[in-house]
Amino acid sequence: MVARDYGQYDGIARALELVGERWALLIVRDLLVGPRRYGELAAGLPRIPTNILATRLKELQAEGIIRRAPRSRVILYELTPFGRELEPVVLALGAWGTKALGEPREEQVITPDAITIALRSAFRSEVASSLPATSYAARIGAGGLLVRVDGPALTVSPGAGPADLAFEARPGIQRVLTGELAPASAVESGVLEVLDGPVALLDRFADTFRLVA
Amino acid sequence: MVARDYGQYDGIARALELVGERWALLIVRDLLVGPRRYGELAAGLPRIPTNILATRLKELQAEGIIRRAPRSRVILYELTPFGRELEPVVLALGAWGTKALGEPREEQVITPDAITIALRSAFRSEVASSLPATSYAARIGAGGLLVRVDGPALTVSPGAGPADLAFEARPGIQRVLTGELAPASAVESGVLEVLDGPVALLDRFADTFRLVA
DNA sequence: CCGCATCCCATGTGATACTG
DNA sequence: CAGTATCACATGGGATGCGG
Repeated sequence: MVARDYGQYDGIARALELVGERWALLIVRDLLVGPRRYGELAAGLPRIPTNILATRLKELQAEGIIRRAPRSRVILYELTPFGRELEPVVLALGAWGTKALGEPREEQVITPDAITIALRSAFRSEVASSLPATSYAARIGAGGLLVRVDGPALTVSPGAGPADLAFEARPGIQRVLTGELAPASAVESGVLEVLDGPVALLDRFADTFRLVA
Repeated sequence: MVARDYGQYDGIARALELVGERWALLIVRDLLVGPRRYGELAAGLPRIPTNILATRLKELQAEGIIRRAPRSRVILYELTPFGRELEPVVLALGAWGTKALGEPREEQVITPDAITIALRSAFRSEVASSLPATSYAARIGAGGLLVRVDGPALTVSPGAGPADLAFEARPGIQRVLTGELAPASAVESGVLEVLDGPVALLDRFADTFRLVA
């Protein structure tokens, strides 16, 4: 039951002992969006074997990173305050990994929780602060997300709804986030398609959400 | 040879495919300090099996994170620009893990590279900017480090030398970095011992190096 | 020596089936 | 729905070998 340790007295080694095992940080990623049930976690991590999910949940719990929160009949898993402090780590990892994403392969899924965190990672609150409040309805793959930016605050929720700008994002969208691809070019190449609202708001979106070095 | 993938089109998943395997980020940590030889890496990671080190080095190379740099007879490994962009990730991990460090166990080693990165992680350049340039000679375990703070710049080098303040740090020192333990209390409890120079500089040190949430 | 490669065994992981 | 049980397999750990 002892985590396999690295034999070093060091913060990074300790962190890797706690959350360095396979799937652990992806579970944390999804829980950063909000409390989740066992089945919801399994659904957001399609390729995780159920025994591994069960094992990780127990380990993370024993380490004080997550906790079981029984809420009237259903069991929710949620991050502890200590676990929530992993947010900068997860965001930094995502910002770095996004640069190496490339094109999506056929079997790869895109989950709402993953996108939510990606947007949180790319969100530039200083930029948003100086812009008027804006809402975006984004369709990505099968799912829809409602993104609300109000001053320095960001809210992302699954589902549809009225918004200042509705658009569909297709593979290659990450190059808009990295600044590699300008919105205009993205529209031209079919990566972005405006469904409703002024096209100019795409620039605001790309300005608000950009991964910076 | 394909990295075991998570089946997700997501930056975090991609990052974990690239550097999520055991030992990978510790290798990156040491290379963040500077180019290192195979043997130096092995020495800084005492418990890594040599075949794993060799395997990781090849994988990281194939992924464009590190590169072999033959320098007149000796082979050095160094980070590529892409690999160097992992610094925020490593620092964030270290800051988080340091809070869960606890007391060092007998078999745990403390390496100069690990301390160097820990100091870099805790360094508050905005605080340092408003303080006079200061040098510290720290003895930790067997090794000695020379820490120079000059405005917003930080330099850490192994070895000894003249400094404004010389001190010895013992187990529990991480609690000074997390702000859990004030320098005065640390001296009282034997965690810190001033060897040479004005004790007051310890406060400056603790002010300059502090992990913040 | 340094920079690995090989071998063997312990452990972790993945797929599937199954149960309260 | 929320896990456990089982088993085949891949990976990691430790010791050792070996060529330049």
